[in-house]
Amino acid sequence: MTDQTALARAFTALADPTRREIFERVASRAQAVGELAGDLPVSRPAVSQHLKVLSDAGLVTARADGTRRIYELDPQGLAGLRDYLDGFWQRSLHAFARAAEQHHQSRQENR
Amino acid sequence: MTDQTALARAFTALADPTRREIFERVASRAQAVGELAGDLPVSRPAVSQHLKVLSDAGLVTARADGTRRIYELDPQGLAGLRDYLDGFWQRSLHAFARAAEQHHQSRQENR
DNA sequence: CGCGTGGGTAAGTAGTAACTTACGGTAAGT
DNA sequence: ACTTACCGTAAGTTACTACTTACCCACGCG
Repeated sequence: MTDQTALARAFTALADPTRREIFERVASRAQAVGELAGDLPVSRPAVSQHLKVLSDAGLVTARADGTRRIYELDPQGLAGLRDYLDGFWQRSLHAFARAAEQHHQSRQENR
Repeated sequence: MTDQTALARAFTALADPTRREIFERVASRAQAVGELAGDLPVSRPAVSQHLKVLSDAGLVTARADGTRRIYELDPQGLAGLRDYLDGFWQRSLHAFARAAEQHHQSRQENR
């Protein structure tokens, strides 16, 4: 899983500062669009567009509540990113251990 | 504690497909600039610019070898991203456990 | 010393992304 | 049914980014 396009979408989504701010607010508490827009220095349509990007990236999900749409964190996209980074993390540990070993100076850091 | 600007740089760096490709190649094996450019459909200066972005993000480091510059993976930026995502991961686990606990009796108070 | 190899930087350009205002559409209240 | 609240989409503008070519600097070898 975690195909390349999904990863690209997730990284691209979190690259934008405003979008990352929206993501963090949604993660801390499920919120409606207008609620988010009220606390942010951008217009409501802008927030709506950002939420679409986050949704396409699998980082948030939406549920309807009357005329409002409540957005909340989606663990799926998060797991993809985590797994992806973990792969490199392993490699870096190996490379680092190898380099450290060569200097007779063992330094291990884990989790 | 991985400040905000460092995170932004890391996400921005990995958002671009070409740059992520370069990052992955460097992660798999330490390589020189020309070596990377030879296997990629972009010019050498482009690779150089991408490496600068990755370097500023703390994702790769460079060491000199004669006239060549060997780039390799830097665990530092990787750790920052991992820690950041882990924070949300915890939250998502809690939320998910809470949601699963009460099957579909979920009705949250809003506004 | 020249000369070739290897790379970072400058400047310019095309494409894209983030924002705005304007509009349309659905659900609840009177 | 009319109105109000809430939201997504369309269209247009502006800013940024990824790429190119051209240029310049450092190192190593004959």
